[in-house]
Amino acid sequence: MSYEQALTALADPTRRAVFERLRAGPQPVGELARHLPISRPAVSQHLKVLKDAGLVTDHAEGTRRIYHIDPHGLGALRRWLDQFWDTALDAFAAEAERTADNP
Amino acid sequence: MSYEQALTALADPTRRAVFERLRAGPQPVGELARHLPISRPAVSQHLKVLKDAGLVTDHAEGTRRIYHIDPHGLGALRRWLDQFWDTALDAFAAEAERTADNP
DNA sequence: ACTTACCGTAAGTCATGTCTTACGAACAAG
DNA sequence: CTTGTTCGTAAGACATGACTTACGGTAAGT
Repeated sequence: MSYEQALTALADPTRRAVFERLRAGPQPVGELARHLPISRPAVSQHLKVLKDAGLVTDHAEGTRRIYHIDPHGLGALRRWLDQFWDTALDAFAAEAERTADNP
Repeated sequence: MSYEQALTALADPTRRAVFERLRAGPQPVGELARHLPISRPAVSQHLKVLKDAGLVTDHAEGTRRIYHIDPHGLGALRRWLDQFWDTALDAFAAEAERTADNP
């Protein structure tokens, strides 16, 4: 739910691959693991981290659990990034102007 | 320069603290280290990672090096996130509609 | 009821990365 | 030219985390 968790969750390449695979739509765990070079339990562990970070959600469907992207975590990350982006640009513009004053 | 590097760079809490300290404006390494619970070489190593990710830039000023935020890395991260955000919302809306069709 | 499929968790191994201290280089001042 | 800052890099210790195999639990099918 916090942007810190989202950042640490999306840092790992394999976990990012799991996450990006969900862009194609909701998928069960086995389907995800079949197209990845890691074991199925590893996928489950990654999904747990992504879930705790608010990046994915799951619901049961028979014996399988369907995972899909949760906008909450993405939103938190986006808000932080936008806020950072604004202040960074302001500082950048101010610094450019200050440098122009003292050539 | 790539969003992958930006994500892995911003994942570490200490490195994120270094990065966020630069929001206040350009600062030399020693100034950053003075307000952080780690040694000065550690700060240098973090700055190297941030620099390779395109998140900061530096320029010499006498014997010290002034670091400031570089919009490039932030921009790459933002583009990826926005693109992801759009497709995620589309998939979310489509899934909601599909679920509404099959109650 | 029994079997099969699908999944999460626990325990253990192993690699990755973060921190420290020690050292050397570049620049300013005296 | 010597001294004092400021900083980056190298080497090593240490913690964190990612992966595997093994196990138990739940639901569907026969």
